[in-house]
Amino acid sequence: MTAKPTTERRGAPHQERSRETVELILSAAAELLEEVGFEKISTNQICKRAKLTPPALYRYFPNKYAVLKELGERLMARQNALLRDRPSGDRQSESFESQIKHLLAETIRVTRETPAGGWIMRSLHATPILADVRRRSHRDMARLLTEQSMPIWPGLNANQAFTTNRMNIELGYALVEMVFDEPELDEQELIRQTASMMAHNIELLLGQAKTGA
Amino acid sequence: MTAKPTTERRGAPHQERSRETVELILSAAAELLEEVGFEKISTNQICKRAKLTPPALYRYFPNKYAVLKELGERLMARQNALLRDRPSGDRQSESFESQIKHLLAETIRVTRETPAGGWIMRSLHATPILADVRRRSHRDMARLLTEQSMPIWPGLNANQAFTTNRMNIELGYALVEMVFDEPELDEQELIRQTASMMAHNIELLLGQAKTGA
DNA sequence: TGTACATCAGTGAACGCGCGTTCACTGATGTAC
DNA sequence: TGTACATCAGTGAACGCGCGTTCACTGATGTAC
Repeated sequence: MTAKPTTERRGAPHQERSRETVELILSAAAELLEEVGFEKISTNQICKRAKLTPPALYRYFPNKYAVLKELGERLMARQNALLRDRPSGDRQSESFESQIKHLLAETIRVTRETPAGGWIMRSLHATPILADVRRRSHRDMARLLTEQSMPIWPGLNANQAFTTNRMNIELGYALVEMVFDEPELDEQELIRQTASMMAHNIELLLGQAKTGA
Repeated sequence: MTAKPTTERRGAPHQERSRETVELILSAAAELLEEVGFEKISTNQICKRAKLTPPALYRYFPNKYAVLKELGERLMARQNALLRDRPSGDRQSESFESQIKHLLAETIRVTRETPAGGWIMRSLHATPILADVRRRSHRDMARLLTEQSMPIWPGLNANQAFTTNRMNIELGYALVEMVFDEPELDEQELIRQTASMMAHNIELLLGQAKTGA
């Protein structure tokens, strides 16, 4: 209603053409992010790369950060989909640890396949708007995991479970960033360690549930 | 020798006065970082806040990022000092986990006491120069820990130990950032979980050492 | 202890540049009858 | 199927602004004799 400053995407695209333009802008932004990094990217450059003029960008995005926000939200949506759509029967028999290992590897793969994935991950710390995208996403996922596990493990304290899940998610993202920042480290070994720590943290929580701590 | 673009601090301060000026610049930068965040900070603003003119800043710092780099290096130096100067006799008797818990709490305290500590932590992801400061620091600390433990635990594989220590350090920093970003979470509980996971990871490593894996 | 000189520390004022953003518009697509 | 009109998508050109940085300088401090 009011014209508050926002980073929401602008008016609904009515024609197919305009949806293509939005994609053009986003891929140009990703390319540039990869090339010049977060602090040097500019709307003028994005438009040039997308072979558009600046007002075209401002038709769909209210400002520069809205573009980066959309990139961030798309990456996190793809990552979160892995968590949300875990195979329920398929891997049910496996241990926690091996399920987690699989999930971490998939998350890294998806991030790698996403143009500028590593840079988007880094950017999500840098500015309050983007940090907020990250925070909300992590919170939502922790909540989802908690809701999923409450009926399965009776006696579980919802608050404790949330904190454990939130911690594990943060650890997972720290792993993904580290894999991008330190390519010379042994990726498989890092995944193994992370999965083992996360599983350990969950066992800790379930132990508390049993003893009713 | 050559005049490569660099972020090294400039020429030695010969007079007491100039050392004070450097400190003035750094505290003004920290204040601004706290107020406007990483992406909006500027040299002109820093100078205004420090009640100096821009050329005074450029006498001591070759460019804008050198100022932020110095802030980053000082914070990490203070954090790393905690690791480096661990009491050797004092807490020797305690479990790994409780030693780590203590160290994590101290690291958070030091970061909190440092002006703009939270923002400095976030900024250390955002730009290649700063990411590099972070990476080097983490690597050095992982190396130090590895060197410290090699003589104590015979049969330890130096490579595996390094990777474990590197992972633990990353986890520790993720915790510190999370404490700043999510103040409504239970800090003590997060510290407990992190310490438990790190201890678990070390036990894993020591287990491998014994079986000679 | 005083003075002449060298070095150091900081100023005043401005530079060119690219930034984010907008105005007034033209051409393309869709809709009604 | 054709035409008149409304809406949508994107252009051309420019705006004011604050950025990072530098030039030529003045005043303050230290040094030699």
